Amino acid sequence: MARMPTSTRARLVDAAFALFEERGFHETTVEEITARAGTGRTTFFRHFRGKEDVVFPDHEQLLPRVAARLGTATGTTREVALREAARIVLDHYLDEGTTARARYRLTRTVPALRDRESASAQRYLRLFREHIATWTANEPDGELRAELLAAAVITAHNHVLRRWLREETDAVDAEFDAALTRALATADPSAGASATVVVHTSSTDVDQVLRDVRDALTRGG
Amino acid sequence: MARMPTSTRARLVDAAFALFEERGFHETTVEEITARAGTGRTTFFRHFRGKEDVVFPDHEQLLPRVAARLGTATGTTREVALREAARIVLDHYLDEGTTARARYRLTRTVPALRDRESASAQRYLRLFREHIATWTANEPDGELRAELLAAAVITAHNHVLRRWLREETDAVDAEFDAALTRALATADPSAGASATVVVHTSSTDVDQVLRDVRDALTRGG
DNA sequence: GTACTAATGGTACTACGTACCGCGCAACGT
DNA sequence: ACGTTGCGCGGTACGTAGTACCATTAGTAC
Repeated sequence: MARMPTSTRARLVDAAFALFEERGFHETTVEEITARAGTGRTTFFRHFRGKEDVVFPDHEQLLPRVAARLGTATGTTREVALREAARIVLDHYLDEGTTARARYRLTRTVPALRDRESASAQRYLRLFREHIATWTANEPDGELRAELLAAAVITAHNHVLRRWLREETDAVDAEFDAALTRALATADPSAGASATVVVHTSSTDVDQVLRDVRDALTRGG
Repeated sequence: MARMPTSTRARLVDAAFALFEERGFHETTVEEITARAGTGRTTFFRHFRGKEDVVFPDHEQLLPRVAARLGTATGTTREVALREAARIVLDHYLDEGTTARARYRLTRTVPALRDRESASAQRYLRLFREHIATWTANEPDGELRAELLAAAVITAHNHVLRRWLREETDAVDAEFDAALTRALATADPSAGASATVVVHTSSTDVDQVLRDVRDALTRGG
């Protein structure tokens, strides 16, 4: 090894990932990690709260950035805010590159790490939900609609992210835009009108649509 | 088996909940739980895989029941299957009654338990997603649409469940139906129909709705 | 009585995570 | 040059979760 241009923290991360892939997560002890990194055991717990945290290093720094972006949304720019806030998270993974894919392999393998990732994803969901809920506070069913929209955005993000992690796509930008468009279109019925109509058809036969509408309305009430 | 007014397992659960609420989760040791339950420490780990599992006792039995209900869905009955599958989970919590609310209080307080609940919720999400994905396999963007629909169903379920847990409602049945309707309507563009209409209004002024529809359609097309 | 099974209790062990103490070292001010 | 302060690191000891293994008891069949 070189004469360590890398920081202690980086050496611990590298050692941990290497050992986790070689021997497995549970089969690797913290002492083995620190031995390979050339540090003491105490140092490990100074840099990471626990053995699992070494796999998810910096999500705590990401949440406030996402919150900040969501906080700047004003009336007409909310959809853009949702897109860009989700983009912050996606870009973070893209920047990590190899590390993100290594983490993905681990989380697919180790149940404890999978649960951990679910928990952190839930924090993003909660963050989005709370912001959106402030926008929909005075609408009917505002809470539920906020939760549905937040879930749709997070789901679309995760969908594209997973495809990138599995190397199933290279057109990340296009797929992200398309997925977010679908999520926003389906889950955000732009309230305010006395009626919100979502038309899922490629036909332009307005009369047929109106007949369907009248049938649906008169049948229901 | 000693003669018992309550089973060993039930005594352990009761002791654990009591101590967790008295002293907190992390401040309670397994030894204290077993002491109050009048058993040995080993017995605890025979009944529960870990200290956290005593709070979530029987989710493992619920998943296959939900899977079975989803498996019986056939073409036209898919929406009903989704509703009833989610209902299985909701009914399970309702049957637990006080226990479910006690668990909710704990999960709101203890981060470790909150994460644990997020992880088990993710398993339900995954289960729904995989079943729905088999239905939408040959549709464009089938994967993404399956994920969005699954997320919407789970979100609607969780919304009503949380409201019941917080004792914010007594009309669980009505709210569940309404929430699921909204989730299915927004996230499932039931392909094939010439138009799907979602009306978000309490007014019964059909003519006004139709004017809105015509305006929206002629403006867009 | 003997043999088998199931549930329990006890003991010992590994490893995570924490508390606490001490060391080395660089950056100061005087 | 000399202390002082702060920071990062290493070491030791400890509590506790979770596992492995063995001993014990009670019920059951023969």
